[in-house]
Amino acid sequence: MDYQFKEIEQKWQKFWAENQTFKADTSSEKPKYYVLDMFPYPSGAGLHVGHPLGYIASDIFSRYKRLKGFNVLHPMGYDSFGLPAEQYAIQTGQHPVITTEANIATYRRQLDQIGFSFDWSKEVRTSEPGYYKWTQWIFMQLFNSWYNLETDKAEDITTLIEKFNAAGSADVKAVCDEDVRSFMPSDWATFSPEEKQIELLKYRLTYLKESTVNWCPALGTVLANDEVKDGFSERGGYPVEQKKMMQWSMRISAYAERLLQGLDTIDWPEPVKEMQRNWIGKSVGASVRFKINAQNSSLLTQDYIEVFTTRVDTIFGVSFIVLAPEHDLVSALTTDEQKADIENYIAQTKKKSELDRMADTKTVSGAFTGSYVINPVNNELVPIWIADYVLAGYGTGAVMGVPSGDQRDWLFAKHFNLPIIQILDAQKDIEVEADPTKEGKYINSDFINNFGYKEATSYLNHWLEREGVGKAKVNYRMRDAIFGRQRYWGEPIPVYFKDGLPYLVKEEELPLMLPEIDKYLPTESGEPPLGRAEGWKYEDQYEYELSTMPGWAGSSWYWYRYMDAQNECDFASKEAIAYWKDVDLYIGGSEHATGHLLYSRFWNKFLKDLGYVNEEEPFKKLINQGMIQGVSLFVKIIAYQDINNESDVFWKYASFDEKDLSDIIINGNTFRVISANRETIIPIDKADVKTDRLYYEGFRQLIAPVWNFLSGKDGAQIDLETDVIWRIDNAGKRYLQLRPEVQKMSKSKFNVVNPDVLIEQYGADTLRMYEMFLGPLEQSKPWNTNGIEGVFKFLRKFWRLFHNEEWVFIVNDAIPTKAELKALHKIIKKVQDDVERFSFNTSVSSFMIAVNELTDLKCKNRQVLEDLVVVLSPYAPHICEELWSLLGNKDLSHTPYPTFNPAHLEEAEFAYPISINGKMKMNLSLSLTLEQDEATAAVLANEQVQGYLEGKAPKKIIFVKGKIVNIVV
RNA sequence: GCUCAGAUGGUGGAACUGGUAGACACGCAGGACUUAAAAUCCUGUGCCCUUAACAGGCGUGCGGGUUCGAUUCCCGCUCUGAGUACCA
Repeated sequence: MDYQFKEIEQKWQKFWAENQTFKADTSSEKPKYYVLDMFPYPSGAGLHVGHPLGYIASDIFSRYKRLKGFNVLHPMGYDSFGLPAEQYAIQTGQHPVITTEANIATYRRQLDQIGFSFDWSKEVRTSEPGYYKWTQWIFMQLFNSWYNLETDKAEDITTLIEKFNAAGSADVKAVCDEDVRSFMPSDWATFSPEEKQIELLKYRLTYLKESTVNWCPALGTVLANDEVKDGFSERGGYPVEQKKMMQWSMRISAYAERLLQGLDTIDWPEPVKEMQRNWIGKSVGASVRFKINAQNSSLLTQDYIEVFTTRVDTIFGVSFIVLAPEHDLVSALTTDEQKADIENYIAQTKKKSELDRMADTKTVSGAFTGSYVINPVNNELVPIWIADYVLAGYGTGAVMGVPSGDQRDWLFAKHFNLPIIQILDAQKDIEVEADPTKEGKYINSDFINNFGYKEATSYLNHWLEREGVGKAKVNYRMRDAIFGRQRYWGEPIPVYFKDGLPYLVKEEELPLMLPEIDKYLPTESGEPPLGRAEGWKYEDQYEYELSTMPGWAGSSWYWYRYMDAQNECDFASKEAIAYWKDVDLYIGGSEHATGHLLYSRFWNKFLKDLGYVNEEEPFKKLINQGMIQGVSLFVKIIAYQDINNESDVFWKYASFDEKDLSDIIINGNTFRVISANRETIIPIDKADVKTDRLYYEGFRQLIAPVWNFLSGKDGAQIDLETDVIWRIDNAGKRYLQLRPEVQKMSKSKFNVVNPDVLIEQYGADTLRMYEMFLGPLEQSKPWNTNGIEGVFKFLRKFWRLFHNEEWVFIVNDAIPTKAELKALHKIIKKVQDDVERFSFNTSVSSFMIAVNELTDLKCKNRQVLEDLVVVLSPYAPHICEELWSLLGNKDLSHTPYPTFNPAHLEEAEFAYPISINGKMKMNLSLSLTLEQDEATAAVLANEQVQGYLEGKAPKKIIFVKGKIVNIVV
């Protein structure tokens, strides 16, 4: 039989499912290996060809590791809480559970037909009570913990209470809120239970905090930052405003240093590590207190302004202090004369949106408060300004302005005519721009004059500390993470409120089930959807927390649940965790670099501190697969204005590359182009991609999406004959020139390619190999099916190796020839080298070479072909299983990978490339036993070589054994 | 602006530690089989010049350098993509 991929693939997929071929045991003689794919959200659109790329790579790796004798855990599941199902529920009233189930079914069907070796007995879904029970349980552990800086780890809250009982707050070194109280043990004893709760909440690793959220009144919901674009909701384009709300937060900042240090211990792509480093944003510097010298100091809550600086050495160059306009001290510092100025400026700042404020970094603005501080190092008076380039949320919301060393400060000083003081002799051209150099010796700097940078910094840090006005300090940019959203489709937070204070439900009451509600919208009073749940009260009287957990909750620990997915007593058994330890290989997209991958590391470290897990880092090796992009075709729409009638604007379609669009004549009238950059997307399946041309007939069919694009203009009517500037091809047919553009594959771009179609046409094995053949795994690349035929032909050729002309299966038991063994062992070695370094594309080429060679050798040798089947099986498992069983064998998935024998690759001779002055001229076959002297003699004795030398004497001869001969003349 | 990644034929890409650049595949051209087409098979295919052929020149984004020898290492630049952005 010819290669019947459809039957073969169905047969073996059924076989694997029925025999639970890929079920991983939690105990084994074999070493463990854990291969994990990033948790997918089962979207309604199903899989497109980009999704399986990483899964195919991880599957090849898993299958390869099984052959290499590892006990492999390779699970799959669904991060099934999420916004799209909820959005659909809002629109249609259908419960998100139903949508989610249906989507998962589609996903599963699509995954199954690609032939993945997942252990489905360990499937998890974050939206199932049996799973989210443990997400809630982890939340409770966080609530019950505090971060002890002395032991540098999280501890149970009871150890904090013990400290409060024994010694009050003085001894406690914790990561906590800024407004914690100082008290003696005797005070603690007199606190009411409520007072104690309030105080403890300031230490807990998850706590309530007033935070600003993106509130969209039209949608009645809170949006994540990435759902907001330019101040409008991405979906629907409704205005979004900032609103303050009490929100749950996670004290991830406690782990900032460990999250940073841990990066050095894991094998991750450098860009991801770099992104996390930037996100954590560690700055080493100093905090300095400047004493306030103000008129109405009675209004002040403190008599100093604290700044954070990374250049404490420049403190003698300070010529002003700038506070963020939102800084608490601003109103108290403002003098009567400056009051109007300051209020005016604050009003102006408030008007500017967050985005304007960030985008407009060029304009210098600010206002003087009228007050001064005293520079502690030289007792000079320094004016206090406010300006919006200082951010309230970073450091202390105050900076010291050193114009000679910092460009922003320099611009500010220039603009407001403040002094620019040179502080290092190496600073150049500080009248033109700031010079941030650390070179040279200090000048104008009193007691650090003539010091160098390092010396000055450490001296000043000590000096400031001794004077009690500052100290060395490390600052992190990373803020605590908001943990909650005002949505329905998420894990309920296991908390109820009594007298306005949060308390945990009892552990045995978990899971706290997501209640049924009538509509998936906020209540009339603006409370989250859970507020609609009838009679949903703790012990029938206390309000539950109404927000649910954010998307990242369920995905921050899921790899542990896979180890022991059915466990009802623990999130995973001690034995399973001890055995599987951590993820050896994690494959996924780089879009999770600072979200999921950071939160997961945080929860992992926390669980380790409490002794529930054993590893400090969850993911030992990470690979980012590149994005498979889609190609969209654009047509340009150009607006023309009638020069004689300025109010009349016409939208016209035009091809690309129209020359000189400044003035053109249509229908006898002169028009001026007023906008030439509106573009619309043409669905790829309807356009003729090959020619990038959209013909008149095709355009007629497409008119609807283009129409929608235009419909912003009232009464726009398109006359296909006159409003479109057609090009004419050689055959006289009208067309528009389209511009192909590479973009993310998405439904809205009409460029999605569904793998089902390809599997139908070529089969899963071809799809698997073709996706790998496209190029390096990490690289992003546009999808095209140009080469898929080649891969399909390869599999047929491979199939034919085992068959005669009449498609009868035929192999022989002869002793393999030297050439056959060479071809075989080349591929045995190549594939193991390639897979170990995740270079899957190169092994596909090598398989083709091997099959070409064996075909040329007319090899029908059982021994050779059997090994070849095993080597190819991780890539094309179905065809290999079929051939393996035709060869009379069983259990291909756990067969040992063939042993590479270098002896088969050894050659007696090598065709040396002979170069003259580094240019390759010819090949000359020489015995590999020859050393430098014999080899050069043989080369020089060759007539052809002498011909190239043209009688000149060689100056030098380079001989690298087995590589090259280079003659220098 | 900053950080990171990248640039090789008509296309996707290969060349792993400095050692024959363009493997493998697509596409294209020619041929075989066929009434014809599809499928399949064979041959050729970096560019340029010349040629009947041999042979020659140029070639890994651009300009330099190190080296017997550079796609690979170093310096400078251009372009593309990704991330990030008043972070003190």
